[in-house]
Amino acid sequence: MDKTKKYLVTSALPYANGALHLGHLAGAYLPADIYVRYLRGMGCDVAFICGSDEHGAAITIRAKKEGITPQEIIDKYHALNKQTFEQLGISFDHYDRTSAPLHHETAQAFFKKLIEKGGELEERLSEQYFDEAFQQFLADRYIMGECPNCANPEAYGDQCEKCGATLSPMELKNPKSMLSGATPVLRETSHWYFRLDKHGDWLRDWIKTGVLDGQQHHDPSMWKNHVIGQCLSWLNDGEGLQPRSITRDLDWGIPVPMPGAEGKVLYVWFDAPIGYISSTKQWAADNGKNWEDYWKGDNVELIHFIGKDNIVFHCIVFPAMLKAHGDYALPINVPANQFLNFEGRKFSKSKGWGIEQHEYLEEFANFPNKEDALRWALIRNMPENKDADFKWDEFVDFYDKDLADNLGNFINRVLVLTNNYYGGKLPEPRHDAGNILIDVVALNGVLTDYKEAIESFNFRNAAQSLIGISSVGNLYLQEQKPWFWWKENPESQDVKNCLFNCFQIITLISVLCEPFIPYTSARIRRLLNLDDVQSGDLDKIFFSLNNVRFLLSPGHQVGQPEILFAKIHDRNDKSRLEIIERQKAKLKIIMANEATSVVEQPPIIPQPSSPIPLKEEIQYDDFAKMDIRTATITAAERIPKADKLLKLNVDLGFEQRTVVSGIAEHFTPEEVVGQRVLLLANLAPRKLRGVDSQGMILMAENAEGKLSFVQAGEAFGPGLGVK
RNA sequence: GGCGAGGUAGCUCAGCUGGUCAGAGCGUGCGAUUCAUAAUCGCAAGGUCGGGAGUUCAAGCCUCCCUCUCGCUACCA
Repeated sequence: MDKTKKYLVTSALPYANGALHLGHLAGAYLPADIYVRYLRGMGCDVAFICGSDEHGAAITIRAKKEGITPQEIIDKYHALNKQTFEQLGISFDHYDRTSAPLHHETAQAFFKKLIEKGGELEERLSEQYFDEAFQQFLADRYIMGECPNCANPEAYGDQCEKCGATLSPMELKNPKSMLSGATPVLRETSHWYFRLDKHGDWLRDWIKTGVLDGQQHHDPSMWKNHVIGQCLSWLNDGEGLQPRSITRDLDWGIPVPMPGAEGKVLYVWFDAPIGYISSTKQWAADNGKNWEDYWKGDNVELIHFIGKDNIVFHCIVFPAMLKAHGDYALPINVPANQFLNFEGRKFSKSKGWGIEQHEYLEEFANFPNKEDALRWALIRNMPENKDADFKWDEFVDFYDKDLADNLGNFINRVLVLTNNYYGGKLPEPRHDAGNILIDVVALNGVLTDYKEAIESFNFRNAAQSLIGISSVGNLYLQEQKPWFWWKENPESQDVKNCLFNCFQIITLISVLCEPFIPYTSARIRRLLNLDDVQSGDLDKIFFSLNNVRFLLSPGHQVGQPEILFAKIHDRNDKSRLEIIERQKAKLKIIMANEATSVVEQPPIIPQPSSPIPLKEEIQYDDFAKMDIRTATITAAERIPKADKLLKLNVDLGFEQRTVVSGIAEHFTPEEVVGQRVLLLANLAPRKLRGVDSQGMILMAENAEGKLSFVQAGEAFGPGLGVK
């Protein structure tokens, strides 16, 4: 933490074709918000920047499916996400969108700068699918076909959503244009590529040692292990970095600012991170700042908060872009979080597993302090260094134990006593203030933990130390037992000192808790009759403590006690518990449905979301060309260095064949031997992993991707024809 | 198969460059207390630090092998 620096903190730009779930929040937005609020508290100059990522084919395709315009989609989700963040207290200084004209200009200027500079971009000719009916080239996502991996007939040109494989359009079987439905043809087109391959060497040094252009740019020991590990894994990959295509044929996005580039836009991955820059520009323009102060020069501390799926992009690709451009500062840290699971499984929108941010706000509408309750649960179990699991039971525990029993109860105890004894006025402590504050200053160990934890992005530790402070308060009360001495002597100076000191601790807590639970901070401040926490207050508090100054003065009037956190496990009021129970019940229903669907519909009738469309019509001759034979597997072994492949010996009755089959994930060699199968016997041989495969075993596949052998009746031996 | 990150008390996790590193929180048991939201405070529980071997005077912390989990990646006619 350095007050002379300009901090620019970003959270990953959410893609504006859907809502965000709690995992996103815990991964990239909440940690950034905590960090930023802390920096503000310490009086640092910080800009917290984010915005919607609104380009890309996924949005246009979705629009087409739903019969609406891309603009309608992005407007909807931009508004939803922006508003939800606000409600949860994610305190962006500016939340922009990549459809903004300023962003288009900025991204185009970035591209042109790279062109002018030379050597960073190159134009390449390649063959791409072209839809003749619509007279346009097809973006990867506009091509659908059969996945070569799992035979899903609805794989996209860039990815199969069923098996998750990364694909290229050329790999698809039976490609179809999503525009016309026709089979596209190959035509030559040109695209621009970013020469990422030229940046590998300095990137490796930069990541490993933190040295950039011969100067120490950052301290690599401050980076998370898994971040550095993953980057080096990429950089040291045998192939090295490859040039990356940065333009696409699409009508939704930022036009490529080059003559003859009609119909081409910047690939969304290229324009999106530039959104950090354009969003900063807009913020600066709106607030009388100079945006360049936050992006250029040695005085910039750029920090990207992201999820681990974004590590390579933010640590390798974007820095390479920035360096290639030349004007910009590189990130000082990329504290990526891992993934948050939900009750033991991955979040899955299609299965209804998990809860989205806005859903939470809706379903917890009647839950007091819902924003901080959620923030706290996510912080206490944040996936900082390894995947974590969100559980409702833990949500309850963290809320009841930490916030209600420990923190809230401490404040309540002190307020009750003070109102009873002194009419809510802070009593006058003994005059040797130095002695009195010793108790508070003794917290210094905890305070140091708090600062160090936040500055090293260990927010769950920092949260623990916050609770540690109210624990100190509870312990102090317990030991001083002012209620006991008051009964002995209502004028007891010890009682006055004790409660006076307790208010010093509460004031401290009101400031320290602000990064984590800002709504609660404001409520505590109100109880204390103080204004909300302001920029720089954290710094002032530390200064006061170090110089043994009061945080709250004698005679100060505080408010009536008020329950800050009504416990969820409350024997008089089950309403909060019921909200939780409803959530848990929803999950049980999902699990029950899954269980019954397995039991009640035994083996057959797998209902694919949409039936597999029939392939193109063929003639008998086409079929007759295939020589399918009954056969028996006589031996099987795994192929080394391949997870999916088995090498099979197949008996055709009149000859033996060797066949390589991608079934190793479904069957062990042992259970496959003796299996009677159908073999496509006249398929041209092909080498797989160095083994000659002479034919192909026919398999049936169900909706879950499970495989089953196809065979003739028991009495039918090997070598028989199939027609 | 390759690469990366992990496998530490019932649960969730801390443990920096090897020598008070065997810890914290929660749960559990016992005790104290009554100002408070059936809250608080204290004490206790003995986990071969995934398994095995090695380096060292000394190893969760270094090396090698094995194993499990997660992620990326290769093979998939």
